Amino acid sequence: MFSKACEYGIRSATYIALNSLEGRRVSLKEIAKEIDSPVAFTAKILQLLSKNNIVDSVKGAYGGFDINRTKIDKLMLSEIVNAIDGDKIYVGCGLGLKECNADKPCPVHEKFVGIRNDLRKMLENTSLYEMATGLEMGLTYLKR
Amino acid sequence: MFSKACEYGIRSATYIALNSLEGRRVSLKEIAKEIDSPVAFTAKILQLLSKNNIVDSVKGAYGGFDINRTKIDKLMLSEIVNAIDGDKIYVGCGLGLKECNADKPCPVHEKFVGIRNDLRKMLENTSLYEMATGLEMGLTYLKR
DNA sequence: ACTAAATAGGATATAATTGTCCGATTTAGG
DNA sequence: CCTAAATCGGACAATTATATCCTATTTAGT
Repeated sequence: MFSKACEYGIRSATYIALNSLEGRRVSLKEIAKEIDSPVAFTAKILQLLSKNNIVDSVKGAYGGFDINRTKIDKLMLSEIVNAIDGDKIYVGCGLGLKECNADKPCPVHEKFVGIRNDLRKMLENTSLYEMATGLEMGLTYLKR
Repeated sequence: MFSKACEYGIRSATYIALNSLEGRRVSLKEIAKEIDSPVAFTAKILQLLSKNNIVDSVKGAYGGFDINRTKIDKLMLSEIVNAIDGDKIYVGCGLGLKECNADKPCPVHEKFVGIRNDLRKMLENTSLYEMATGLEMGLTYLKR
């Protein structure tokens, strides 16, 4: 569904959000350990999220990553996915046709529209706050 | 969503089904041309579909690919997807966690279950016959 | 000023996917 | 029997995704 990069990105952002809610800034090392991802690759993804103003990064000693508290409620999964994988999940034909649309639909066009819309809505309506609080309450998990 | 291989596979099978319904066997060359895919790569995919008893292949002059007429109704997209991409679309966690399940769900587990189920049902309920007749009636398209 | 800890970013390595090429084999027809 | 047309299958090539490594820069604390 998503690329590995995107999976790590969502997991990273969720972990950062959880800790930002508790006032803690977290380091790359800690993030990678806690979400069980390759450190250097995760670094690249965090750079990307930082450039897209999804997370804030602080260099130097006691540096790390955090997310502005007021932002956590507003940040939706769709923005993270978009920053990393672009819009290819929602857009484009299920069978890979370049010019597939309602006028000249591929044989599964209509059926895909529904599923893709559900996915899009889900990502657009799920906030990092919701992700993080699920973790906080021990209802959900990020590892393994 | 699907791999390129899988996209070509579905388009190939659909084109073969359409022609089998009309009693014509079609060659690799024709298939690749009509579904707009790389010839040699498509050959590999057709080999795979043949080994999985999804299409029948006939070697030699006047050879090519076809699908048993009685099979066209029963062959579902899910079988093609499964032969090429396996079950990774339905199975496995949206965030890439190995041990994500209802007991220890990731933060989007429940939301993904619904979407994945819809996708699975759609693939399990869409027959090649349905794909092909949409083409036949000019309602849907396979090219571009 | 120095040091340690941290991110930034470029270069490189590895793996998976996508794609090509070519010789072997099969088969219908002349 | 020969030829042309076709699939089969193995080897290879190119591209993209994933992952690593190293150096530069920044920053807090001493």
